[in-house]
Amino acid sequence: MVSRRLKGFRDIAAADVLARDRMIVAIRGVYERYGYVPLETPALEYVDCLGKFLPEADQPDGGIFAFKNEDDEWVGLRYDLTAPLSRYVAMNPELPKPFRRYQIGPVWRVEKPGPGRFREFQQCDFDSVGTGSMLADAEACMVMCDTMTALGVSAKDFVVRINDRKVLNGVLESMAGPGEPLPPELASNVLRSIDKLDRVGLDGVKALLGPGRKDESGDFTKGVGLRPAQIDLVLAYLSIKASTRSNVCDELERLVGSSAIGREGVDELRQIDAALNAAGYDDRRVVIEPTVVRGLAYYTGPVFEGVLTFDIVDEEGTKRPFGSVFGGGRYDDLVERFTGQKMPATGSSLGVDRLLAALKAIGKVDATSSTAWVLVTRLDKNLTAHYQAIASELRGSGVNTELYVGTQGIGKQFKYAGDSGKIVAIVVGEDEIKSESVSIKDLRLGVELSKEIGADRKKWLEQQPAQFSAPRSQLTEAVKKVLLRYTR
RNA sequence: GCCGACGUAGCUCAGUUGGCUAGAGCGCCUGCCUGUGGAGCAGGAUGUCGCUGGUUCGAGUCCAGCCGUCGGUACCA
Repeated sequence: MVSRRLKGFRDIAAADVLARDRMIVAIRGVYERYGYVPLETPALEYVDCLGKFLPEADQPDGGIFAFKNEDDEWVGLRYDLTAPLSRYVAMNPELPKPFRRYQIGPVWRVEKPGPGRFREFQQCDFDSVGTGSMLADAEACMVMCDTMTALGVSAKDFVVRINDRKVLNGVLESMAGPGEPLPPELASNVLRSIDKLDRVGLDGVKALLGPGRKDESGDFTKGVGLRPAQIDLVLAYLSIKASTRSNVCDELERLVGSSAIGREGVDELRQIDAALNAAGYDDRRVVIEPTVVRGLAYYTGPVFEGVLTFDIVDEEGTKRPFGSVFGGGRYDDLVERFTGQKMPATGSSLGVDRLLAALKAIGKVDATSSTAWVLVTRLDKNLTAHYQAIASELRGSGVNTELYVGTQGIGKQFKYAGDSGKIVAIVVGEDEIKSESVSIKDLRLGVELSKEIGADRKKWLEQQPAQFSAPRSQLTEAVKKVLLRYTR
């Protein structure tokens, strides 16, 4: 058998699992602070409940992992947590509305994997179903801000950017002109081009909207083929820069002109602005950003994304922006697909894996891979009963403790303790038994001091500066004192 | 999905125009040191040269296909 692993899937070692778990605890804490309740749904769904199905081909859309079950029905791994939520709400009409749930779990997508992009990854979603109030959308922005704060990201490193699909539609409408509606296919191509702004720049978008664009590798992307006047309108829209949310709304209002849908969108943004102001989330933390489009599928109103604003330096030394970790918006038609009844909903999703990668890049996560802080060594294997007693005592007082169950000598045991991330090693031999004491070694202090060992190892061994003796009766107190040096 | 680059010890990489038993640094392991990891010294193992086939007297080196990684592009619910 050859050991191999599916492309885009990964093994996640202790340090990352532990770091991610700590993050999730913080994230749940924020979601629950706002009153969202947890929900779990299956990994597998009928493919038609996932939203994507190619009826003419009688098989699922590429992009989802799918197979036929024993009854010859197409089932697939969920690719997000929103479609299952819609299905759940449709199946449980008695739920009190608004229904506000959060869900944390893996999703699967057949996509080209890249750095920080996988085919299996964790999402942390929170949504409000059953209200069309902009209060819910404004709250989503607040939750995003609070979550990042709880994860130790300072306000200057994170910003929520919002926009409204109705505004975009308004622009498209006024672009088409009276009696000449924009074909839906064309409209979605325009949105797709706008979505590429941060990658290709304003000139790139201009080219994409017109004849097409050739990138540096010589690849040519076919353009949308708009008329120059139409392109200018889109560019004017994208170029809106304003100091405050309300100023942006004024600009947008001017641009959408007489479009009813556009005006409605601006009004929604104004309501969100008002709610945010009342709750104390100012113009620096949540900005209205006309260039935000987001996954073109089912969003019907406000869309938002949470963006890390710092650059990370990759291994080549190249700076690159980290980009969006939170994404969401309003999807008023999704539940209706199941029930036929109007059921407005809005919410947002956090990509924990991406965020973890970002926090690692700025050194905001400690990379410990151990769960025990103390190793009880076995100097004299005949004294194992004593060692077990010591380990039990420490565990009983809440100190995570590992008893060395290997077979090697004391030197190797210290190396193991250090390599496996322990903070303290306990040594007891005949001497300690006689004097009713324990020897406690601060492994990290040892590492520090060892930088100055020099050539005189003999002296080092005699002095053992990182080690001290404590009465056996004060074992726990002494150990805890050392642990406190490293605040965990 | 499409285009391109790359693929040699665990890691970072050398490896001449095809030519003897494939190298360095770091890391790892062992000993000096059977009550002490981190210093020093001495030693040791690193490996299907991505895989498969082809050209050749001979392939890490040349050719083809495949796999993988990276970059660009498309898609991204």
